[in-house]
Amino acid sequence: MKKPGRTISLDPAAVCKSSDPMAVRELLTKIGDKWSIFLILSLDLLGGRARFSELERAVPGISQRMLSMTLKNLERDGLVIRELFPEVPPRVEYEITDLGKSLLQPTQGLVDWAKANWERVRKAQAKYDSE
Amino acid sequence: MKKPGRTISLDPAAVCKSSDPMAVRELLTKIGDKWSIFLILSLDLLGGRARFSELERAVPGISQRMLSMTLKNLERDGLVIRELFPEVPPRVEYEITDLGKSLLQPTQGLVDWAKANWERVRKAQAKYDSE
DNA sequence: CTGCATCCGTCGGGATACTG
DNA sequence: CAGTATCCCGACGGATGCAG
Repeated sequence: MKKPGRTISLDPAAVCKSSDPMAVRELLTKIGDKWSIFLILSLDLLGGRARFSELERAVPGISQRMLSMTLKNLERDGLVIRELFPEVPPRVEYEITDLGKSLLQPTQGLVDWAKANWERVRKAQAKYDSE
Repeated sequence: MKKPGRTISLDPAAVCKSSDPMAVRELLTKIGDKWSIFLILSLDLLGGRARFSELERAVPGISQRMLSMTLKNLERDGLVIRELFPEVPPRVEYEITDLGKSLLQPTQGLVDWAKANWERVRKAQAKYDSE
């Protein structure tokens, strides 16, 4: 699994001053994908632990494929833990880790911002589109 | 507008209903794209105001096409203001709005999280990949 | 200088079918 | 139940060229 993709080099003097921008971008790319946030939030709301089918129901519209893929990525990042119970029928439970929980907090900041300002954004869009 | 705040309900259907998830997702999709965050941060670092070519230099690797497109979207969302000076050669300046600045703050939460925890994520990935 | 237009490769992600 | 395997399409985004 080797995927560099590091074709661009950011100028440390400019953007990199405040932080490591690549990490930020990778993070945003990660949680900015279509389902990650919902799964993290859902897991939290479900008590920090849920099985595959529960998550499937908790996030309407998600396909099995994307649920499986996204969970695998979250597991790889250490944000959730996958536990397989060798039963028949099989049961798999996903649990949010402390690292995952810690991400929940800054995420909440964005959620709050969205709730507080989304109306303004919508209005700005409407105004822009009408001109 | 329905907004039950952060209702802790274990009802799976309520998971995605709390805190208007679509707005959250749209926001994340927006700022989670490849360049928006960098432009917002760069604009801030450049004093809240900069011209096209400055931004192009401030964000190495961005193409003119994406710079133009991203700025247009940010303008449409009311996060930046575009000002055209009818000179020869033409000059265009972009200024971050108050709304844009307000977004900067919750974003900083993610930046801080990335700085604080990215190493852990990397290690989790390395461990996962080695298994 | 500041874009827009066009071409084009890559990739996320949906639909569907199949497996242990 | 909990996935994996394929197919497929549209969106993202880079490179280049043209325009005001």
